[in-house]
Amino acid sequence: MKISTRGRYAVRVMLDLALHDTGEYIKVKDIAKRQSISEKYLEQIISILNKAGYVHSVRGAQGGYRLANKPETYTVGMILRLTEGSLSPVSCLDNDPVQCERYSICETVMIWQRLLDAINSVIDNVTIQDLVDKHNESNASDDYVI
Amino acid sequence: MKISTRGRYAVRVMLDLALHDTGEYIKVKDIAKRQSISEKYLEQIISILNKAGYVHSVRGAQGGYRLANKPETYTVGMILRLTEGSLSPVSCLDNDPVQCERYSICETVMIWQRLLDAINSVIDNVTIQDLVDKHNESNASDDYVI
DNA sequence: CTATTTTCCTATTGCTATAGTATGAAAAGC
DNA sequence: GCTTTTCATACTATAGCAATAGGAAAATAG
Repeated sequence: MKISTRGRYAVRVMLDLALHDTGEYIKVKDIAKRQSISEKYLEQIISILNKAGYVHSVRGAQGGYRLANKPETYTVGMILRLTEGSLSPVSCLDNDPVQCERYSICETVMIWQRLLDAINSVIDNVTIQDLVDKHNESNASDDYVI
Repeated sequence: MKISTRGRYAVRVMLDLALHDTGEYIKVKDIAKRQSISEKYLEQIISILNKAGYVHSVRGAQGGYRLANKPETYTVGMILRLTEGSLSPVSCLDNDPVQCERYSICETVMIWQRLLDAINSVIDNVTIQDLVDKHNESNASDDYVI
């Protein structure tokens, strides 16, 4: 039941882009350095975000990435579902409607359904902007560091 | 973020034992047949439950397993944590207290902490007896089938 | 026009966990 | 002593994760 690095890194990338949004495009190299993540691996992850239109890219020198939309429009749930796939704890819930013919008599499916609902209600109610705010709270003094 | 078959099967085994509790010991072979699970694989799973004292075993002919305690004393959370290990979505929360020195400034850990709390609050509030009740509701007519 | 920077694309690799299968020993009952 | 059952352990196949690697394509700088 672990979230993979792909999903976690994707959230950190989006947060990093939000925190360093100066209007200019941000290079993978810079994000990788700040986040201590392999540059090449990060390329693959950000490419997923790019294909989904979550970030906007520019190639070539002085190129890079920036958020396609405002930080408050991205929930952690969106990002995790994009990069991790379904967050359902069992695959039988991945199809809508559920295909399994035992569904109506399955005693355990209600647990997994409740679990999925609980998971979604957490991650769909945290946006990248919330993380930015959290960052600014705990690191407010950073602004004054020379 | 999937729960493995080991954890899911363990829950089904406990439910199966609860549903077929006639006072006699129940063979792995019978559970395996009813649940459509490989006998040998089930042996390994039930062995975990046995070592933890969740079930009681008797060897030899006419041997088998039964629940060590009443169905209402087993939560799904107990069973999943036993068989799956920690259900924390990130490993940094597996240590108590958290070891990571970035903990206090980590913007994302609050998401994972909330997620873990949400997961726990679901699975710790469903007992095997709840699943028995659910079964009896949806299959009440079974009692009258010849 | 060329060199550099950066994204973009895809192949490969090492590792680990899962989901079993297989073999047989030990205990208990008939 | 034979059969039934749990108990213990070794093995295997597959898949996904977490990268690493190599280079093509696009854009800019000079």
